[in-house]
Amino acid sequence: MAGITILDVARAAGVSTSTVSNLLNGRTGRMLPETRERVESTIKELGYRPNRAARQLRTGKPQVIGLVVPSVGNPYWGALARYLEAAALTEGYHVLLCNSERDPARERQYVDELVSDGIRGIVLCSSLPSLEHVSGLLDDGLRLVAFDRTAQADDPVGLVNVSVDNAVGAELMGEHLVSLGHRRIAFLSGAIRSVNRTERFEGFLRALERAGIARPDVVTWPGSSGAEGAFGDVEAAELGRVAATELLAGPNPPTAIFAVNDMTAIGVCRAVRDAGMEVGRDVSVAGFDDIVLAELYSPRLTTVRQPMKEMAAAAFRALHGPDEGPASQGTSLLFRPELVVRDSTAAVVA
Amino acid sequence: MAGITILDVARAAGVSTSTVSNLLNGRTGRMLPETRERVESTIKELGYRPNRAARQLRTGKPQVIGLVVPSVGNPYWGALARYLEAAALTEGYHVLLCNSERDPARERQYVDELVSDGIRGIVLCSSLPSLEHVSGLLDDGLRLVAFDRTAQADDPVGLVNVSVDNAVGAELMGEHLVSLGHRRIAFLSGAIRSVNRTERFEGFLRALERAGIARPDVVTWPGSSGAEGAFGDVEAAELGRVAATELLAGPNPPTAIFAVNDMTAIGVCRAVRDAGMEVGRDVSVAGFDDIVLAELYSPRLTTVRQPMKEMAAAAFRALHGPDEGPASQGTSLLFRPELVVRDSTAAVVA
DNA sequence: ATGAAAGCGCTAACAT
DNA sequence: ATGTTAGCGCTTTCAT
Repeated sequence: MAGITILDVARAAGVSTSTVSNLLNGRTGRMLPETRERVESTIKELGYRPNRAARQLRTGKPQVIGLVVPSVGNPYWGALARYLEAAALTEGYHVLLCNSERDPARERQYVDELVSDGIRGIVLCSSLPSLEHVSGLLDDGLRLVAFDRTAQADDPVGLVNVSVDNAVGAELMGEHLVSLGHRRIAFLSGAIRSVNRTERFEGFLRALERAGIARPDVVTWPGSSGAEGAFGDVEAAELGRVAATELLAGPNPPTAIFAVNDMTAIGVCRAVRDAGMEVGRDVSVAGFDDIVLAELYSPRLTTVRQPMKEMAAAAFRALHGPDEGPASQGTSLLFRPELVVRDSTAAVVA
Repeated sequence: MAGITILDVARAAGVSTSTVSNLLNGRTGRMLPETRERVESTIKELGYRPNRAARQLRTGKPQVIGLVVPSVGNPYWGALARYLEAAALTEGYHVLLCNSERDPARERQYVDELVSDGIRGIVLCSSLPSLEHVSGLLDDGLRLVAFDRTAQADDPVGLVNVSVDNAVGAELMGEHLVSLGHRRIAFLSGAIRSVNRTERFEGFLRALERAGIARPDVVTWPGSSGAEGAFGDVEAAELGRVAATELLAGPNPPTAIFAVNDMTAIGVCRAVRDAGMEVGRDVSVAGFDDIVLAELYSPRLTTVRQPMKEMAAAAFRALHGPDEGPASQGTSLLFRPELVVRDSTAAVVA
């Protein structure tokens, strides 16, 4: 099974460990084709597999990347984890999973820990607006990718941001809603604090402005209560429900509601039904993200898809690829969102 | 930052590396309290953290466990991953994430790879009925936990199975449905091949028999088509939809449908609506698992909850705890399921 | 109670 | 083209 070392291989093939090591590390030019073949077949025969710990100890670089997410229990992060792992696998890398549970202290501790374990590449899905606390590590040679976040002015140098183009995505949805004849459209979100949400809101406004819809007709719900604290899956839906209920009971209710993400949209759907109306027919509801649930929900949710697989692959490449010098500093990688029209939005009825 | 070694600590504290190492490994009895304190404060001061690679190289035991799941994109496995990681963290262990994508070859390869990386504990969520292919590894000292699976006759010795008590869970649901006045209840599942499904089906039958309901009244849908191949989230729902449509259009349709899991139940709900009926009022629908979605769906799904957090903690304990000798051989750890009544089931109308 | 020293398996100079 | 060898940071006998 295990227990076969590079020395065993070297002996069996009648060469030195260096030769085996050279072969293992792609320095094949340094040996006779004949030698190479012999060693290769010996490796296969013996079922030899290099010991990662030893390799890491020697090189300082483990074949592992770290992934820090709020919680893989959330399907959005689960999808990222899945695709990132798949991408890493193609290069023989493994993924160490860390759930921050949206606890900043825990998030920081995880990063520190990963670094001191020698890990040189981390995908961080931070709930913190500023990433200053990791800038020191970046100077130290750590490769850091911030996922689902776009670059900020005070970002540490060397940070790569991977995200969908939130503004464009929201704009697409705005256009869709407008083209359906909607004029009173609410943008529903918790407090628009995070970068993502701001971008989505602005993209949405852009679409409305282009359509000549006066800004006052746009309703936002800034989240009056402090109910946003925990911010888990269920909480996001609950927020959507409460806010939409309020909105719908108001004096001049919207004909369409664009929620900042799918979970919130699901809460909105419930509120619509609770108010005795039907989603799609009476009120259109749209989300953002296209989590698995969006397709499964009833009605199937119109939303904006993030190309998760491609984004995850890009995140891995940013960690693993060659250092691209200044170009890779403070960069954002924005991905093209896709409008997915399903059953929760429909033409406005006159 | 990093780069601080045990030697740095030893020098700074004026002791030898052995003493530091002894302290690190809990052999505190071997030194003067005074020495101990000095070393401890030095460690803190320097921000020293032992290098895992070196430790592993020396001991052969990494502080890492492996988790092999079909896909963390699936919220059920996502939840397991989350809780397992939390449990591991309490003992300073990390979790290496592997997505088998339900590919047996890939599953096997992952396990082999983890083992040859020196990992000694793996939680395996296999899609394979038999675990023979890993029995060799078990003899070799690997600790293996099979999750969501109960013991089989041909199980390799040393395997620990962690699972909810499927039979009891299904029995609870059966009782619930019967108590609501339902007499024609369908058990809806794909082909009942896996152990889990068999158990759920049998538990369900038990409840019906106790209530004196003739077995012929139970309808099962064995999955006539080969549509079950991929078996992803969406596919499970689709299966529920297709099967329920067929069932509802039949000569003597059931008043309640118990789906083998929540995803399938969601598909059933759609079929009910498509047939112009209302879930809960016209037809009761129940699921199994209590994934996040169950609570969020509309109507909120009545289901059987698996105590994921506890199950994950137990799985970790089985990997990490002391070897309990013969008692830990071929054992199953069955957890108590909990009936969660929500809105998708209601009393039958006469 | 503490220290000295021998490796764990591997890589990468540096020889030859 | 291939071999020799010095560690990477740590744990653990075995001395003292």
